[in-house]
Order: sequence, then C-alpha cells, then structure tokens
Amino acid sequence: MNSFTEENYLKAIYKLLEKGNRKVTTNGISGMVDTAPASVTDMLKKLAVKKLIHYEKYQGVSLTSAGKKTAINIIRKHRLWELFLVEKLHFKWDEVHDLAEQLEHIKSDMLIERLDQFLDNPKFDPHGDPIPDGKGNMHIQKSQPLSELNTNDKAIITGVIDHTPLFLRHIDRTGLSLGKEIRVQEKFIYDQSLHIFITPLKSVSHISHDVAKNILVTLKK
Amino acid sequence: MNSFTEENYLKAIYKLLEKGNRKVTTNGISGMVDTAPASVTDMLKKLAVKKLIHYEKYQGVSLTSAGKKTAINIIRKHRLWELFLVEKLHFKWDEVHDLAEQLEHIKSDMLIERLDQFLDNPKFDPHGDPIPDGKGNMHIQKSQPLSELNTNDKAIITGVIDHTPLFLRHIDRTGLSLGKEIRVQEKFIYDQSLHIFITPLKSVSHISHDVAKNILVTLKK
DNA sequence: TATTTTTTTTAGATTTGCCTAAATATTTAT
DNA sequence: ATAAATATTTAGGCAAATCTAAAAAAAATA
Repeated sequence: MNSFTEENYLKAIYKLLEKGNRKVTTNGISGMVDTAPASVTDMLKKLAVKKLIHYEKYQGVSLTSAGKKTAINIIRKHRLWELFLVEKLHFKWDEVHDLAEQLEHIKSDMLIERLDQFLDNPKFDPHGDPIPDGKGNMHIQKSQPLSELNTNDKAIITGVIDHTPLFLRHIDRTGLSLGKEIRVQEKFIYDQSLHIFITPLKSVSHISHDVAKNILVTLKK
Repeated sequence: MNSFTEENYLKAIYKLLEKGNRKVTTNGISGMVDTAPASVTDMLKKLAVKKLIHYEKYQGVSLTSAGKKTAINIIRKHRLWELFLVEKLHFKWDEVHDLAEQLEHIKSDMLIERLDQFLDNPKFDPHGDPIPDGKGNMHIQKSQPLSELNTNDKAIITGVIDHTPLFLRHIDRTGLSLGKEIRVQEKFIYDQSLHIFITPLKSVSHISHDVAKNILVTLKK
C-alpha cells in the first residue's frame, strides 16, 4: 500500500509528464508538492525502490506502468469526489479542489466504484477534465483555448486551463460556464480581447485575452 | 489542528468514558487504539499539553471540554459518513465501519454541514447510534437489550451493542433489522433463548441469549 | 503488612517525511 | 572550452508516532 505522501508525488509526476515534459525534474516536482528539492530526492529513491518510477541520479524521472496506474487512479478519485461535491453537495466549482485533495486518498476500491455508479459513470469533472474509468481510460475532448477563435466562430465551453479559485470565480462573473454555447461576436485586434455572445443567455460578455487563454472550447462547425 | 492520530485517541477515550468508566486507564486506551501502553503514555502527555485531556501520572485520564467537543465531532462525522455509505451508496451495515474510520478525519466543517443536509439532518446512524448535531447534542433513545424482554412484550429494534461485521451479518440472517416491530412469543427458561415474532414479516425467529443480549429494543406499551 | 502481580512510565531506538547546509553534477554563458 | 550559474544529491538532524526493555508506582493477595 502506498502512503498519502507517495501518492501525491506520483500524481505530481504524472501531471508534469502530461504537461509535455517527457522527463520530470527534481525541481519541478519540488514546486508541485511544495517540498524542498533535497526531500524530493529522498522520496524519488523510495519510489524507485518500489518500482513506481524510473529514476537515475541527475537524469530526471518518469513513471513505470505501475506508477502511472496509481497516479491515474488518484486522479480518478479526485475528479469523482469533485463532481460529487458539486453535484450532490452543491459546492461551487472553485471550492472543491482542496477537499478532493483529502478525499482522493481514502483507500477503498469499492467506495470509488459505488461513487462512480452514484454519479452515473460521469466522463468529466466540474472543470471539464476527463474522469478516468476503472481501467484508466478517459475521454479526451479535442479542445483549444478560446483565445484562438476568430470572429463568428461558434463553440462550446468545455474546460479551463487555470484551475485557481480566483480564476474560476472570475469566470462565474462573466456568465460563462461549462457546456454553454457561445459565438465570437468580435475579436479586437488591439488587445486580442473578445466580445462573446452567450447563446443560451442571449447576452454578450467582454473577455480579455488573459482570460480567453485559460478557457477551453470545442469548435462547433 | 489535531492530527489523525490524536483524533483517534480522543475518540477512544470518549468511548471508554461513555462505557461507564469515569477515569480511563492507559491499558484501556492501549487496547482501543491497538498501540503499546508506552506509546499511549507518550500521546497522553501530548494531549495534556494541548489541554484536550486531564492527565496525571498513574491517575488515568478524562477529557477536557475541548477534548470532548473534538471527540463528539469525530463521532458525528463517523456516523454521518456511515449513513451516507449505507443510504446513498448502498453499502451494507456491516461494511461501513472501516471506511467511515477513514472518512471521519477529513477536515472541513462545510463538508459535514452539507453532508448532514444532504442526508436530511438524520438523528441516527445505520446501527441505531445517535448522530450528534453541530453543537454536540444527540437524541438518546431509552432502550434495553432484547434479552431483558418477557413473553408477549412488544418492542421496536433500535440498535445493537456488538458492532462487529460478524454479528451484524448474523442478524441479517434472522430477519431482524433496525426499526422492525417485534413481539416476544416465548422465552425459554432453559437457555434464555427467544421466539421472536417479527410483525411486518409475519414470521418467527429463534434468537439465542447471546444474540439477544446484543440487540437493543425500545418497549412498546 | 509485606510481598507479588499488574499497570504505568521512562529510556533508548526506529521509521517516515521533512529540513538546511554543503558537496557534486549538469547546464548555460562567456 | 572554461567559468559561472543552476540543479541535484549527500550528510546530518528534527518531529511525530511507534516499538521493546527496564524501572517505578499502584493494586491485589497472602
């Protein structure tokens, strides 16, 4: 059985690998788990002994298939709990991260199976991130930042890049939310900001480039 | 903030106090938390410094009001989670203890508030034990062991004394369950076993004294 | 009451996960 | 290609929670 802490390291490594990095660095992990690099080195050795990561001194790390499986399972648990909190306990999408961070470490396969059923085998969490199934498979949506759309493009909001509560609460104020259909009414050349028509609300929002970069959409042809 | 482990000690002490003991012993706690007496002594010192218990060398311990409050809150969380698992995730009543033992340590007042609401502010858990409210108050049912009933007494099953899965599963096989109305059809002098008529099922179960001692009922006049 | 038994505490270690400071590798820049 | 900067690892320690063995106190018994 892996400890709470080990699980957090594996999750951090998984997320860094996912973000493009093919080899993950000690410093990178250090930032992610908010722990001194020297401590990270200690843990890497431990995870290597347990065959959860590939690790060679100074060469960075990657996940073994066992490590990847563990990491994905934690992400599965995290996202299921987030959805539970939002959908059943009526938390807001900016409030659930830290709580799910605790709940994801509860040890019980049966619990997660039941939670999954209870939520009707959901494919996406409240931020639009895919929820891996019991085998680790997940639906990848082909999406792009809202900032890449052009005038008259139609799209659906499918996710966010920035997951901070500050950003999420900001989005709430714009009228945008997951699943909403939108149309780019105008894209301003000067600052790349956008006038977005939100179809179901029949209203228009002005979105800065900084915000648009952090919203993911799927184009509607 | 108290650690996972500290919380378990407080809960153990609370349960021992509840069971009649007015001063709780090191050995008693040791058995409860499954930890060597020497380790218990260490922890007691720590809890005393934190003013969660009253402790004097060799004199046993009791809870301060802060300690009691913490203990009751953990019990509240434990029982709410148990009910959630049974009622919403369809676990059986003999399956939820260990899981709730993990879940009870999740730190979030808001989570518990919401869970409580989600479950409609329940007063009792799946084993008939009272769920303390946010202020620590709980409904005490006046109940007695089934073994104390006499022929023709009518009663409702309201709880169990033995909480082990083995016992709980055994009860399931008898047809008895929480809330069921029963009548003592016959009490055998020889071995104190009982013939119990289960009103809603219109069926009769033979219950040994050992089992009857561990079932709690409320008399119907 | 004196002695034996039991309970509790102290002492000294261990493990996990973390730290800082110093040493060593690697990378970047001149 | 060498020097400077950065990244990583080693070394030595610390705190929490645990252990075993031994000492001390309390309780039970003769």
